[in-house]
Amino acid sequence: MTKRAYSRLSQDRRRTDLIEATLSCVADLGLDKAGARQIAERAGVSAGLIRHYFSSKEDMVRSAYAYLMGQMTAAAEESGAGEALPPEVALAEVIAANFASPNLSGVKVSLWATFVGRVRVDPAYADIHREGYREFLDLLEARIHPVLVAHGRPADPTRCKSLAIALNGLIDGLWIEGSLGHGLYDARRLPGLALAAAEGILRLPDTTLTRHLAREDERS
Amino acid sequence: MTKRAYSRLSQDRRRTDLIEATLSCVADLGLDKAGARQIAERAGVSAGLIRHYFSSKEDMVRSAYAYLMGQMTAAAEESGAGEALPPEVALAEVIAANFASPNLSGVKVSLWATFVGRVRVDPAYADIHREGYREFLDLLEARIHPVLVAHGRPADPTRCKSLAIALNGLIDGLWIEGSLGHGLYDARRLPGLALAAAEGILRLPDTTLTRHLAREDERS
DNA sequence: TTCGCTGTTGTACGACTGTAAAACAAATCT
DNA sequence: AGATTTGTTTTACAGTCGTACAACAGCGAA
Repeated sequence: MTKRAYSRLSQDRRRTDLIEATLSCVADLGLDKAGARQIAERAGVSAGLIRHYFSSKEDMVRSAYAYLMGQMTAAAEESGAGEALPPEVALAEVIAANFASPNLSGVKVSLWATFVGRVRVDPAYADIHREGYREFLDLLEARIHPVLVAHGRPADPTRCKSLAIALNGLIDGLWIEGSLGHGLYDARRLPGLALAAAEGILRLPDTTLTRHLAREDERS
Repeated sequence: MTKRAYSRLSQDRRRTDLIEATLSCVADLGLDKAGARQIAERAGVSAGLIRHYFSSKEDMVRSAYAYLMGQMTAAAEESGAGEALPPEVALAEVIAANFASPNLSGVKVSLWATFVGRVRVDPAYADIHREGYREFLDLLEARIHPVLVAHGRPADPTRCKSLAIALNGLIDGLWIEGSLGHGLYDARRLPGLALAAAEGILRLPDTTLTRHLAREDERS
């Protein structure tokens, strides 16, 4: 039988094509039905090629998880990090970024949850998860500290860490339910809701963070 | 070939045996590797029996998800609902219950995440998830309201609903990371951390909720 | 142009999957 | 006790899975 025509792509391009096809398949079909043939087809490639770029299908899925987490933490770190903004604005932007595109996404939550479901079982997944969590915690802590000092509130490292953990919990939980889109409330309320709750957690005066909401809307 | 000896159990017992074996398998192996034969073996039963109790394996897995969510919301509703407690204590107990046994459990989070990963794809999972979420939201709202009025804070339904959403987010997020046990901090700090954050979110004076922590420790 | 390298395809294989249905055993009824 | 019902096991089947491997095709070097 004559073989199909094809073109050779750069190694990096093929790898990310395969990884993105993997994520797409896992999100749509679940980890179980995301078969090698299905993924290959979505990447416009034949199934055998997978083993030329990854030592196994499991290896590819793990790489896809790491790729996803890298994307998300990178997106979070960019939020409001460009210009030299007032500390309240920088913090508000990081928080609000989780409740707007592209982070507020049913696909992303589905992927995140699917992978988290394997953290307890597979040490490789646990490592990736822990790393992503730690990075976001550090980012939050770094943004919380200057806000606390600017408002004359206690800002020792222990307290900052605790507040970062609490804030991360709030963001994670709201992000999950908001992204799933169950229709119990309007997801557009989430940024304001999250910022108001964050003000309370940090014991800041009302509207310290929420008054920067308009800026968020403008740039969409 | 002569068949294996067996004993007949009540229908309900067999059903829950199969469901719990399903949950156990899904938690340990993931949705993909939790095969019918594996589940049947763990339930002390042969594989063919599954189709005598469920119309398909998918049906059994869905039932297992509903069973899990029912267990968890029931456990949450029982927390501090027995005697007539002061409203602050009742609220604190519901919150703290998520950060102690049996709810703070790596197995439970693994299962929860695995199923949530399918919510976007499978409408049946979405229904189960929405129902569980709505119930917990209602429970939180019911416990928040009397606390707010007792402290003379605005307690209209709209505000209570918003606060319940935020509080639920906080609890969910902290519960997930805490249960996964990544070793980044001591999970025993979580009850106090969550209660302090809840005080802030609800704009209550400090120690309104946290001073009831000792009671939690005593009864374990 | 021809050679050699390797990215890529197609196919074959064994293991495993969920399901159907027949054979049988335990409990219930008469 | 014998007959009947039905919960349970066993076996069989078609399909899919991940993987291995040989054959081929595209591309740069000689």
